[in-house]
Amino acid sequence: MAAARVRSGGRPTLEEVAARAGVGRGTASRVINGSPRVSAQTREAVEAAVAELGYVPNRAARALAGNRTDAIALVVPESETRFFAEPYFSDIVRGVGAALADTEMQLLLTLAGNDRERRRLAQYLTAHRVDGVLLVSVHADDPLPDLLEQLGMPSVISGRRHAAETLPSVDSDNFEGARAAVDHFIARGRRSIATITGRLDVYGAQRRLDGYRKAIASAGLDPDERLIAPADFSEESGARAMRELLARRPDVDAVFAASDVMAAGARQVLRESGRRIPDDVALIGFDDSAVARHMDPPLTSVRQPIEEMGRVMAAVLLQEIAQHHEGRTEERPRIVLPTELVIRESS
Amino acid sequence: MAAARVRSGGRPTLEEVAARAGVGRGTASRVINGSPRVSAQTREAVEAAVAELGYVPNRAARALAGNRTDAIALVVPESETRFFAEPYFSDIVRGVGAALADTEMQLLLTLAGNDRERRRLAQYLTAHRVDGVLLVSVHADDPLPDLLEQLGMPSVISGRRHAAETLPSVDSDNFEGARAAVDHFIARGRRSIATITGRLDVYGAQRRLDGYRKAIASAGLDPDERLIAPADFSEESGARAMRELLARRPDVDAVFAASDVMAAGARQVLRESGRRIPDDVALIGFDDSAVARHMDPPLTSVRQPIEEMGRVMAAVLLQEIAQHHEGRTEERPRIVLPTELVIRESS
DNA sequence: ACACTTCTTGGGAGCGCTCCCAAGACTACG
DNA sequence: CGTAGTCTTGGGAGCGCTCCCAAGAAGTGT
Repeated sequence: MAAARVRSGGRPTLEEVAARAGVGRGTASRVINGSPRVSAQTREAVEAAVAELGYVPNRAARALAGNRTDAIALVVPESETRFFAEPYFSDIVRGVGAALADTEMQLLLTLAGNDRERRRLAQYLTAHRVDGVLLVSVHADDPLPDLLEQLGMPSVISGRRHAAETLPSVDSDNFEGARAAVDHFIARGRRSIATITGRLDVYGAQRRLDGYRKAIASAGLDPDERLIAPADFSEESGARAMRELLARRPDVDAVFAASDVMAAGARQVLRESGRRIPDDVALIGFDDSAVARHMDPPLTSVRQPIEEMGRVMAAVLLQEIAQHHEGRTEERPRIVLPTELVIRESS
Repeated sequence: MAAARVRSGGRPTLEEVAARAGVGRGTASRVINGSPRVSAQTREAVEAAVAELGYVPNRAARALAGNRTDAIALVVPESETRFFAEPYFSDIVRGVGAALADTEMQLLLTLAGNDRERRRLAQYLTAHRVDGVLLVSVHADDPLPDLLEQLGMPSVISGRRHAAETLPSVDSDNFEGARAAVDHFIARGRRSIATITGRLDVYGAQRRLDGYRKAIASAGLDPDERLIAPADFSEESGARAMRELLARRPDVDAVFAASDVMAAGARQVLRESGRRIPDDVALIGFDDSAVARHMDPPLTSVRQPIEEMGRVMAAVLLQEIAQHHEGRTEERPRIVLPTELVIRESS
């Protein structure tokens, strides 16, 4: 009979469940939404009906009536190929997925290209499309975060745009990660320690440079600016930076690159210059990506807990959404997760 | 005034747009949905009103009234870490995203764990949640594809479950890819050509083995079964397989691994055994992943057009959905995209 | 036994849109 | 100039659910 109904066209509605359980629509709704104001007996009857009919609430109707969507968006800048190249993306998604697993919340994936597109996106996201937004890999002058904030859309950002980030954020400890890398060099007796930075308009890259400087200063080493070579996260830029470094300070005996990919570029140049790793020059990267594990020699690297970042971002967002519904506005969580130096043979 | 309305709580509704344009709700709807049965003049008026009010249709209402969702789901087995390790996932997503970019279609990401969960998932997906489903990395005995098929949910599968796949599918040419790799060995004078296979319950892995066999046979080489070592796509299994190969046929002078990661494992073992690559043993992988590019020496590998697979999958799905709405059922597209041998220094 | 609370419960109203019917405006043709 | 289309157009009905009010049931205190 239940089968007959399913077959006969539509899926069962709340009304049908209620009829089957011999209660009113309102009561059935209460049971399904876990309201406490229902007698145990009634609850059982409704639950039985739900099971028999294989009832699943219609999301659209819920969204329309309840003015919410039970969906959040993960906004990813598709332009950032660098972002996709790393397992970063998959790990974030896995973390977010895990946090959402036993929720009714759906995950919407949005690839936003240029800034114009992102501006339009804000419109769409707020047009009752999602309850909240996860922003990933945002650059300093991205218009989207501010737009979302103005529009009152609960959002969480991975990393930060700058030191005074206003949105709730989840970041890894870039500063301490970099510092740990350089401290490791120092502990092993390296003295001419260089760094290859990422794009410094990315806050995380700046923090890595800060960590490098701090470690150098703390150790009382000579903070030579010629040991700092700017790059842009790409392999090629890493190679170029390494060449500059070698030209300016041929005595360099350690290099901290702000990404594994740049470290790979540097390694190439070091090898071409006849230097051995780690004997002549020690090398450390950042990200602990597949590239690090498979490099020759395997690359020491600073690991970020990406999957956990995803999980925490989702958790924070769910909380923001709940507060938003209740009209409250608490403090903006600004979470920093620890990094870890994974020591391999390059250092 | 428009601003006042927006500020005053809700976003503008169709009704408001209609009022502003001085037309009826039905007419406004027609304009917004691009119906041709509207006079040019009216169309303009409505479009102006839409622009002025910044109107964006309410998805939930649309879905409820129109009995569709304008959303598709990308179902990913989260268990398959192997899947996530590769850039595979990101590339598929990028391709799907590109195909959906100028559509109203939303992309839902669903991480489905075990089979029980996937069974439940079928329920949810069909409960008016999405218009179609993209299945990625499906193993032979996954219950989900059949469930979706029974429930009449438009679906597209990446790869195939077996030769007689019934769902619309988009696959890369594993057979020809493998064959090209082995032909390349043969052209360079290799004679004792081994292969390390993936899990043979994965159709693609089987096809790669078939391609290997075919190439060996076509060249009139001796098809020695001892040159075939089964593995499971993991690096460790690749290393193990390589050891077996070396033990059985120490004269092996070429190895085709069915994945880059397994090739990495094999490389390790070859190096430990004192063999040089490619001088003593040539090596080819599959996937053309970051691992291949950064291996030492850089690994020759068979490239699959992953991003394009994503794009094509989405396109096929959109078509299936359209047919579904019109009640038609055409042929099930079964698309195979070409692979490409990317020659580097390992062969 | 009576007046009050407190629990449960049913069901109307309404969320914003699409579908579709019927009516009005026009055009064409005999 | 009338009649039969053909275009446009307005707006009722209804999608399935949540919210909320009012009413009935049950329990409390005196």
